[in-house]
Amino acid sequence: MATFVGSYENKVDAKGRVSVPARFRDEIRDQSYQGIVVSPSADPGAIDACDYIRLTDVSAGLDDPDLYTPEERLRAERIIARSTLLPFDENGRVQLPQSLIAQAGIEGMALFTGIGPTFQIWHPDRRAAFEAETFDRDQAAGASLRLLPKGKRPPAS
Amino acid sequence: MATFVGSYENKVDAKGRVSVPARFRDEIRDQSYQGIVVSPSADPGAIDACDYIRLTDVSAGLDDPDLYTPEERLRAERIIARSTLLPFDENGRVQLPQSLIAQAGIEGMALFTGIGPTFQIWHPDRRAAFEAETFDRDQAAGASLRLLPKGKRPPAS
DNA sequence: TACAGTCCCATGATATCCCATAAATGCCCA
DNA sequence: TGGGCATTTATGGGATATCATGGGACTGTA
Repeated sequence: MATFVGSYENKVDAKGRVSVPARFRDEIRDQSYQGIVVSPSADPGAIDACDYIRLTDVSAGLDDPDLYTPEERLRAERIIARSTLLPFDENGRVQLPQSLIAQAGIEGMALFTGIGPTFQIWHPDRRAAFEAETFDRDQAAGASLRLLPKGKRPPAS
Repeated sequence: MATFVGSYENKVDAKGRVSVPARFRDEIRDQSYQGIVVSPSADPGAIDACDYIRLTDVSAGLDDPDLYTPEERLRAERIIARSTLLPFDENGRVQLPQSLIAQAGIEGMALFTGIGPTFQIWHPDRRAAFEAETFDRDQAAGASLRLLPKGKRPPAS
């Protein structure tokens, strides 16, 4: 599975084009669809994004009655309905839809933020505000690279 | 799992490159991604670092609703967002991002400090200050290699 | 005709690759 | 046990490739 790591700030040009960070494109290099999928985010000032495989995985899951609860199913369907496929051009750029740019308040610069299996595209200032707000709290909570999920933590004995 | 032990001081050159200690590279030799992951540390004057496998473990856990509490999940996402992948060059060096160098106040020399499953990269002077500060406390507490975790201690009999 | 979306090529900055060297380490054999 | 040889490391610097970005030309559509 693709893993998107780190933050990269790129310019949005007059035509609405942005370079997808090379590190992110590397994660998608071997896939059949050379591009990304974007959809509106719950975070104000952001766009949600992922690779095409993730979208087809969600889609395929809808055909199995057991994989989603009814509520999850509706949510998945809405996400698919609002998603847009953005193919890479020859230089690894995509063209962001005006509606999403407007919704996220993005202009001039776009901050790609990897969050593991997916990533987001932020208005840099809004992301900075978000980071400033949470950084100290994370530190106080001892958040670090030591934070493994339950299944990966070493056994108690 | 990789285990990083000991401290090594290496030079940071004009291009921002540093050799990762050979002992640390040995721990990563068999992994698919030949490089390390760095992120800002809670310790002022330091950078947190680990191998790529650890990051993918954190990342993959995000897709399972049961492995993290909601707060842990958000924290894990932010850690991934702040992390950077640094591939080894042919000589086992990495290029430290300017932002992290500035944040940790590193210049000239970098001290790699193994702390078990992860390691840190310190400004040597700041590490020395940190050591001096904590040494007396450790002595008072009788800290030594005798300190086994609870699960590994011999039964009370 | 206007407009938006593609495709193509150009360019400067940056990161990566490659080779060279000196020091440190480990190894072998007497 | 110790000396000497061979590897591995850490480091420096130049050459090369990649990346992000800009802009022109072409195409189909309203």
